[in-house]
Amino acid sequence: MSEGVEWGLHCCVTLAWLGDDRPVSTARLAAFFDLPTAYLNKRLQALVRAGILASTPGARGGFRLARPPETITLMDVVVAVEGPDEAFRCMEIRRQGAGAELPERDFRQPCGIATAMRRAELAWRRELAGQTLADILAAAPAASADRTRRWFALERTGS
Amino acid sequence: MSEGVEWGLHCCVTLAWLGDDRPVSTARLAAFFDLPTAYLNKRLQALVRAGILASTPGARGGFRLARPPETITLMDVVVAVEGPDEAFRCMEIRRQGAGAELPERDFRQPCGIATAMRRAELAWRRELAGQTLADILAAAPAASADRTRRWFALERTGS
DNA sequence: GCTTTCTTACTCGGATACCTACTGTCCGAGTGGAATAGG
DNA sequence: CCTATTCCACTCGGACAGTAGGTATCCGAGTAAGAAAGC
Repeated sequence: MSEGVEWGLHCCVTLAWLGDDRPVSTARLAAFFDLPTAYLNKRLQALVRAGILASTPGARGGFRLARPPETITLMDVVVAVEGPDEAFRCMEIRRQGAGAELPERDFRQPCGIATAMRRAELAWRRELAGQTLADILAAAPAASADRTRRWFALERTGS
Repeated sequence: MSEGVEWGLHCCVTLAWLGDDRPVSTARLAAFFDLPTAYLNKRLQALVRAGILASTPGARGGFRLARPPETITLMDVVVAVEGPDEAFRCMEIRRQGAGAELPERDFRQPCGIATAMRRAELAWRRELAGQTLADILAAAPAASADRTRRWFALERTGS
C-alpha cells in the first residue's frame, strides 16, 4: 500500500486537532512530519479532490478539513489516496488458454476465487468504513493534541 | 496486489481437481491458462517453499498439492506469494520532524492510526484464513472440474 | 529373454534484463496582505 | 489620519525526472524414463 495513506491520515488528524479556524500550509505539515513538501502537497490535492480537505490559495493559505471528523471514515481517506479499485482484481484467467473456446454460458457463474477474495476485501473495507476520524481523535492521548497545537502556534510566531 | 496470487490460487484449484496421482508440469499449467511459463514457475516455487505444493524434478516431473485441500487456506496462498508483511506498515512518522526530540515515554502508546489500519487488515486476514481450498472446490461447478481433467488427459496423450 | 548401463529429453531452480508505477522535484497561475502614495 | 492602489511574497496546482519492485526471460543442475548393449 502507498506510503501516502499514512501521510494523509496523520495530516487529517493534525488538521482536526488544529481546528478549522485557519488553514495550514503544506510546508508546515511537511516540516512537522519531516516529509518531502511537494510530494505531500500532491497527496493533499488528492484529498481535496475527494472532498475530505478544503484548500485555500494565496498567502496565508493552506488546507483544512472540509467536513466534521465524524463524517470522515478511514475508508474515505484510503480511497482518496490509493484509488477506488480493489487490491485483488480478477483477470479472468479461466477464460484464457484452454477456456478461450468455451461458450459464454459456462462463465455465467462468477469465478469462485474472485468471489472469495472479494469477500475478504469487503470485510477490510467494512472495518475501515466503520472507523471515523473522530474515533481516532478520541483514542489518541490529549497530550499529543496539545503538543501539536503548541508546536504549530510556536512555529507561526517564531523564526 | 500481485497478479501471481490469482495464478497461484487457480493452479492450486486445478491441481486439486487433477488429484495427487501424478505431478503436473509448469508448461502444462501455463498452456492451460495462457501464462508465461518461466514466470509462473517462479511463483509455483514460492508455493513449494511455503509447503503448499510439492515439486518433483526430472522427466515426468511437476507439481502437486503437498497437503489436503481442507488444510490449505487462502491466507496461506496469499502469504506464500505476496510475502508475510502487511500491506499498511506504520513508518512512525509521528516520531519524525517535530516529534524527534520527544522522550521515549511519549510513544509508549502505539500509533492510533496504525492500530486502526491493523484492525482492518486483521479482519481481511481472518476472512482469508477462514476459507480453505476445499470450500472453493465445493462452490465450483462439477462441470468445470470435469472439463479440466479431460483437457489435461487429452493434452497428455495428444500431440 | 533379462539385466545392466548409457544416453537423452524433460523438469525444476536460481540468476539475469525489462518495464510499469510509486516516489520525488520543479516551475507557473493565482490570491491575500502589506506597504505606499495620495487626498 | 484615512483610503485607494500597487507591489510582492506566499500558496496551491499540475507537469516533469528518478527509482524500486513486480514482470518476464534465459540458462544450468538434476532426475527419471527409455533405448541399447551385453549376458
